[in-house]
Amino acid sequence: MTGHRNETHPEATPAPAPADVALKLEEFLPYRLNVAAGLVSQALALVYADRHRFSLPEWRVLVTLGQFGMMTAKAIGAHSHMHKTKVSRAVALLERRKLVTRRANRADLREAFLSLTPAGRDVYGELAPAALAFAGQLMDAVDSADRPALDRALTRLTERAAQLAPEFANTNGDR
Amino acid sequence: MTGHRNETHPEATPAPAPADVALKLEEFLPYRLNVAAGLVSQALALVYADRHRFSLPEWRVLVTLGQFGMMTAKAIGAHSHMHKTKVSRAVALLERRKLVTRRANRADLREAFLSLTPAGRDVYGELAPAALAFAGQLMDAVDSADRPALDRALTRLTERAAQLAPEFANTNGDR
DNA sequence: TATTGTTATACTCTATAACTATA
DNA sequence: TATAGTTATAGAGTATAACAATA
Repeated sequence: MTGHRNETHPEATPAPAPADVALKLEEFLPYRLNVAAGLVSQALALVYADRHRFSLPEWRVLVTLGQFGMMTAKAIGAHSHMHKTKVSRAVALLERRKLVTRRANRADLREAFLSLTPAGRDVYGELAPAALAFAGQLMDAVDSADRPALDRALTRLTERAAQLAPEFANTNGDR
Repeated sequence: MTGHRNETHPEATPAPAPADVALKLEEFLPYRLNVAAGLVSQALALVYADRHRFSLPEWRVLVTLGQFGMMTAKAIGAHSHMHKTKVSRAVALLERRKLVTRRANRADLREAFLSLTPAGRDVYGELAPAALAFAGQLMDAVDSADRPALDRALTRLTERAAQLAPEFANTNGDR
């Protein structure tokens, strides 16, 4: 895929020299996404860093269970883009902290139904509004006219990247 | 965008007991950014995974030097959002591979001017177009009418997240 | 004393595979 | 044989601080 031709820009290039399409890191989309996601994660960590200290996988499990109420580990992984080993370990940690509980599925003993304990729901009820407020603070920085486009763009980029990414027909989600 | 009241579930639902929390992971901006950035990075890795195998810090140093020609490690870190230790190690690896060379600054012997070797420029000249083509493939997935908004939104989000993130008045950039 | 850059250390994550128990 | 989930292992990546050399 070492394409050279510059056919990927349908709209007219404002640049005077069409031949010289320079790679500028600060304009390079993967870099910008990485920096943005990293800073956002770092800032978000403050929301649940003081009282509780959750890893990102734990946070995702907590939120997913808070959202859906009860589901299997596999379903959690599918919904939160996490490999089954990540889910397994995150669930184990949350169980140890009495925030998640499991109930065997008598129809299929390989899996179990996971859900938040009352304590888990308390934590979720405390963190979810804070997380939403945080996302609101972020979104407030974006011009309201640009928000629908951002939403669409993120969806398309994720789809496309998933197509281009390696091993996506695997057992579970990724990384 | 902190959606509040959510009365869309009149029927008895077993799950969310506390305040009607409308936190949906799949709509949560930090999560979406994380997933998008992760998949994009994974896909991008294919661009420089076969021949050369660069870590992300190495890739950033290479691109930054390719873009600016010659600069100090500190300047590289500032431009590519990397801590000095990351830059130091990435540069050391690239030097070992004869892709980067250093020249002492006789006006200040603490620092050195780094630049790509001819071999480094060859690699850059090979990878940069591939990277641009990759970014083009990504961008092609986004409706062209949405691209300027995406650009603005990413800038604003990064700014805001940097404000909200911890310890950003530090010595250097972050992670 | 402050700054550039390097190194050491410990720690967190992660991927991968191997394994279990069920189906 | 296939699937849900767990555990083992090893490797990569990271942050932090301590350090050396120079200013």
